[in-house]
Amino acid sequence: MTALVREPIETHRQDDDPRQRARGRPRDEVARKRILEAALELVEELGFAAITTDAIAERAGASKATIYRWWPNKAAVLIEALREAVAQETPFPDTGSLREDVRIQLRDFIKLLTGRRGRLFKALVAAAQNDLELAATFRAVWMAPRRAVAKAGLERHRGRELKKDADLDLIMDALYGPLYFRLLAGHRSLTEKLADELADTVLEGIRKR
Amino acid sequence: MTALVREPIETHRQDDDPRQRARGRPRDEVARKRILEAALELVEELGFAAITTDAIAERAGASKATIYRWWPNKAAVLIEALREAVAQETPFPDTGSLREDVRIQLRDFIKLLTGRRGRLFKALVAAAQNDLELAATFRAVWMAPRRAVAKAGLERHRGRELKKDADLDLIMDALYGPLYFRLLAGHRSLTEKLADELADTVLEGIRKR
DNA sequence: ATATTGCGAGACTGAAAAGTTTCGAAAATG
DNA sequence: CATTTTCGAAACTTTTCAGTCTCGCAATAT
Repeated sequence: MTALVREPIETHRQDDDPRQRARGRPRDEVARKRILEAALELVEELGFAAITTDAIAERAGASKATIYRWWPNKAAVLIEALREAVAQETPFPDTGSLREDVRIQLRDFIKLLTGRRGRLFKALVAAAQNDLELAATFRAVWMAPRRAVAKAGLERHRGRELKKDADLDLIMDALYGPLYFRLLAGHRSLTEKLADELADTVLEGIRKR
Repeated sequence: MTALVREPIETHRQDDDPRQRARGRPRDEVARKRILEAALELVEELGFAAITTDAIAERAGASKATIYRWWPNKAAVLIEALREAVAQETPFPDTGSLREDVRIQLRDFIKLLTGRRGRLFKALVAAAQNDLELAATFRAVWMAPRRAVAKAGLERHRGRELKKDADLDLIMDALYGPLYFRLLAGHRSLTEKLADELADTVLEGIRKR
């Protein structure tokens, strides 16, 4: 399961250079999309570990040979599928009010986690515990950009509603950590009420006085 | 991996009834301990998924036949190992001060997570995402009793340092969630400083005013 | 002593799944 | 049309591992 991701086989690249096209039949982009989509669906349904390349191929209506023609191994397919799936994020709101910004953001995030994507994240975080490469990808593709956006969103309020010396990393962990916690441990459900109360509790502790 | 845990085969029970002992050679309790210990070590080293019964047997200096003599399948061994490993908890302190109680508790917990046991928890939470039985065991054996103790510890302060209508489940998630989050996502490290700042932030939001 | 049960060692079976190869058809270029 | 490359289908190889079985020896009861 753990494996190096070799860069896509150079010999057959043929994307964005129409004047010098390769000889034979070109790569089927529709099939590529179908394979990634199938992989994604299967992760959401079964988790990372339970997926087989046969299942991906069957659902995509593709051949295993096609999969291994373009990806070096199964993990590479899943990682690319993840990368594309996670591309569209929920932006951090900007209402002018810190409390409102955070409430909206937490509610949106809960909506994400309780939907189709929630299963993806569970599967992903789980698999990342046994796969260093996957863990790195998860942090790079999901955590880092998302936290950067949230950090900038909070930064706007520093010195105003927020203490001047507030530790934004701590705050983000205090806000998002409990949501991931409930998602993964499953001891309580993720509700909008949680979002609001959590926002109020944490913000009360760090507001400017 | 997923399987019912049949109750230990009744026919060969022979624990606490010395006057009516079974006929043949008695079960080797030392071997039992070695098997559970080996399973635990392997979980901590490799994670739940990567373990083989052969590896457990080899490390324990036992025979696979012995393992399957007493446990119906691999998962049952791991679950029993977990159950015994988790038996000794860190009690919730009682210093009289809410702030101190929480600080100490969080520091202890971080110490637990950054030690040998941290790996066990990572592996466990990960595996639980794909195994309903394991998830249930984790909640029953670890989460539930631990949360009950913490809840009682907090309850002592209700109406005094704590708001009368404080939602203790929310508070516990706000306190522990960020720690599990960092453990599993690995974006930041678990430090004592985190424990203290987190305690202060959350408690400030819920203290009696 | 004899019967019974547990033990470790290791061979064995069967299933699952990763990755490879073969095949004939399809889609492109020259 | 000839050549090249991809495609889906499916057979195939190989590895890994769960779980079973057999053997000869050890430990206990009667």
